Amino acid sequence: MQIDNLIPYLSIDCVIFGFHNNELRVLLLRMKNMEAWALPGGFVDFNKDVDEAAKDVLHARTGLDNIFLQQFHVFGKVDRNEQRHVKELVERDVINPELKNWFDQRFVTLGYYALVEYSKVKAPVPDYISEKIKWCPISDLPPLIIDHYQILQTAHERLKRELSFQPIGLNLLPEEFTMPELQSLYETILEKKLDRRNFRRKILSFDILKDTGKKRMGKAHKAPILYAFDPVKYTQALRKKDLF
Amino acid sequence: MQIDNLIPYLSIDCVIFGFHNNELRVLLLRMKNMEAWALPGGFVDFNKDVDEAAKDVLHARTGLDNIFLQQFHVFGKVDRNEQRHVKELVERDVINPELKNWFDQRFVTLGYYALVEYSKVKAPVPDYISEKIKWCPISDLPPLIIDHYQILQTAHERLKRELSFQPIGLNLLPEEFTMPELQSLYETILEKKLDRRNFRRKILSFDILKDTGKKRMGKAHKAPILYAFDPVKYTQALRKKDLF
DNA sequence: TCTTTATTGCGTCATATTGACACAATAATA
DNA sequence: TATTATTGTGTCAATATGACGCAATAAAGA
Repeated sequence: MQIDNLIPYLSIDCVIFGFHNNELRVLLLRMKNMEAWALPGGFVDFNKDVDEAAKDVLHARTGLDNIFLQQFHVFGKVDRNEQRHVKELVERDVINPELKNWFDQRFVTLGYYALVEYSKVKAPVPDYISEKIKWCPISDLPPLIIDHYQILQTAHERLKRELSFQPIGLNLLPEEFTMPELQSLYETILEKKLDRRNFRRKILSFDILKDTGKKRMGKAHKAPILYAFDPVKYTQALRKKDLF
Repeated sequence: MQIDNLIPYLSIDCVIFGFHNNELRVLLLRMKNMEAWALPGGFVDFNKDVDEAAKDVLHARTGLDNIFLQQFHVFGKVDRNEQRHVKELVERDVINPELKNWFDQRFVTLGYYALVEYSKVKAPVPDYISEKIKWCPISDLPPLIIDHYQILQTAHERLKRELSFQPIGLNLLPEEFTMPELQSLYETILEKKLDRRNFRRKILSFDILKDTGKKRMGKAHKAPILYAFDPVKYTQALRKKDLF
């Protein structure tokens, strides 16, 4: 790891959301030789915009480009670092002692969240500091380092809120999907059940879906229609449901 | 100015909103010996949480504490600094040449916005770099340095959006106010006219106002009721107007 | 082949919310 | 005392929402 060109005291953490088996999941890294997990993160090169740096983190772990990625909060408490973590990392030979000073710094971290299509991420890639990487359901998270649990929760809150302004799904679902699948995504993010028929009515009223003419066959019941997002209308559809 | 204890490459800019004469205004500083204006800003001490640092900036300029203050965006483009500005500042004796290096840095700036009660800010205080400070209507802004105009616009967008989730007004209006005054605040922020009677109905339905029993006298027409916010209900009132 | 099963697509109805107004009440002023 | 300007209150139609019923249908079982 080359640290010469990095802005010190500043880091990036990405909450990468995916949707699989009716569960909202996030990509987590397991630290080498340790029990704790962490959000994929990185640093900002002096010659890179911070948003670019965040894209790089996302790309490095998922191989994906052109993904919905948004900053959502800055975590900047003085004591958010845990020195004992760094000490352990050095002791366990995870990081080079020369890097101890770098990791011992106070970091102000920029929180980004991304929505990615689970199936498009072939094999999530670990980095020098982590031994493996995994999609974890947000309903069943392992222990996370320092304040990463809080970062994750804040990202989820933000995602919920974003549903009121923007359609969600284009980056989380495969190209074609059924109405029940879309509903399941919404229910998972919002953590509540929705009425099947009312959901359909509302989503269709947004006019962002197109009927592909196909159906998903294979189950012992009426085959649901396969829809796809209309990319133009989808991006235009800022939900204008104002309070005033 | 003491820079030894500041986190380098990181700055804070505050968009401080006030409301006066039916106009939404922001506090701007004029740079010494220059035409350009700037948002009040500052840096983060190594021993301070970033949110604390933002509070300090707000306090230094307005004398106010316990004010609605929220981070809203990070501006981190590589080229957002303008070196020529710094050069000019040095040439015009505004900043000490020793500080040139400090100001020549690339800065990633954390955007905060604050809502303050105009009348409570006695005399906005300039700093070492600025000669005067002024409340400017957002509809009539002077030229601003670097990307401060964009920062300001982004803050305004965010404030509009926030209206959908939170009641606004507690920090922007005086203790007692009339319904038309509150409506005017909303209209100003949202930049659109609202129906007088429908606005009243909706605001009252939130149940965050209490009738003070008094009226605002002095005008040649029916005297409007003076209301005050019920602080408990106000803070509880997260608007639960969900889309789903 | 005919029924059963599970789940989808479509529709209805009562209720709540919103948008667009009318009109009477009233504090200062002429 | 009448006029003026603006406020408080109410109405009504249009729209949106929440809670359902029911027929349609793909696969599995009899």
